[in-house]
Amino acid sequence: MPELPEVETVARGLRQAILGRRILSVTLGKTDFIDDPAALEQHLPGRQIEAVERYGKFMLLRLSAVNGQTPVTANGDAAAASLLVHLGMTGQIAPAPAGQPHEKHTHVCLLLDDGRELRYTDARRFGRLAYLTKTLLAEELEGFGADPLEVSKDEFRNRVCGRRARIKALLLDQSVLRGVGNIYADESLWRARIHPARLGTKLNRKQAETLRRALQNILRKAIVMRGSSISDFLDAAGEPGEYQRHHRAYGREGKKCYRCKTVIRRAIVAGRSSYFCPRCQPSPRGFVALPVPPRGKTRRRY
DNA sequence: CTCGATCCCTGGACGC
DNA sequence: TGCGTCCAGGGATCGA
Repeated sequence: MPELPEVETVARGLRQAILGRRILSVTLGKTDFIDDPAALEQHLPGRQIEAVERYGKFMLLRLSAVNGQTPVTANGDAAAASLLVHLGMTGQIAPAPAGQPHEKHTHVCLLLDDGRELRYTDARRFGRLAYLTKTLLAEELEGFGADPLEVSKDEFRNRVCGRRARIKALLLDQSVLRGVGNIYADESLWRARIHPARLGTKLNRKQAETLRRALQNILRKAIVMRGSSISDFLDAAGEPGEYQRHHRAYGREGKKCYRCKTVIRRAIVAGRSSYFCPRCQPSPRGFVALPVPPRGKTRRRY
């Protein structure tokens, strides 16, 4: 569940920890989540990590051209390139002393020039790693939607209000907005008092703007709190985030709404568990939530 | 265009 | 204690 705030937290941690380091060698474990494992082994050694950026839920490790290999070959082999990192559900990336035992599910180790290794671990391997030249990176990133932290009032409305899809599906759609996932979609809809199953076309201008502001406020706050640690999210320093303590809807089925004390319900919307207050977030006609779970049996999630 | 279903994968919760 | 089952979910893909 690393979403925008969690990925931003990891990116900031990496920036502190590994900027300027040179990659000396690459060790791979399971590689079925890597686009082209051989390309990592062939192209990463010798390059310096010059920047760490976030793009939606992706991290981009900007890599220097290979030392002393100018001019660049025709296919761009030695030119500046990037390592694209997606944490999927359970991905973690963090530096560790090279001698330290590996965590379980460690699949990639990049030996750095200061005696540490940058390690990627991912139990479920829903993440993704790819070595990308400038051209391939540009292709990869086209088609993503607006940055939710930067999107303007008008652009947000244009991207949402013209669509017949459910608002929850639109918030999760990375070609509409890049970086929003299940947690922050539900949290922003609760705050904006909009039901997740409402259709984009049914939102008026005021509601769209309320939702945009709710989303931005929540994302900013969550970044300050270093993200939400549910299940096993840890940042690049191995520390959990704190924003899960501020969740108002997500994971709170059967508990009382912080605003009106009505019991929070759960429904499957856009294929995902969606948590909402049936009073604050009135449902569209004919919408059916899942039955209220028996008392004392609220789903444990942390 | 939008939908749901299915797959990928593992760990943890839960029922018996 | 142990075993089977279900569920979590980002994203790709496919058929309706």
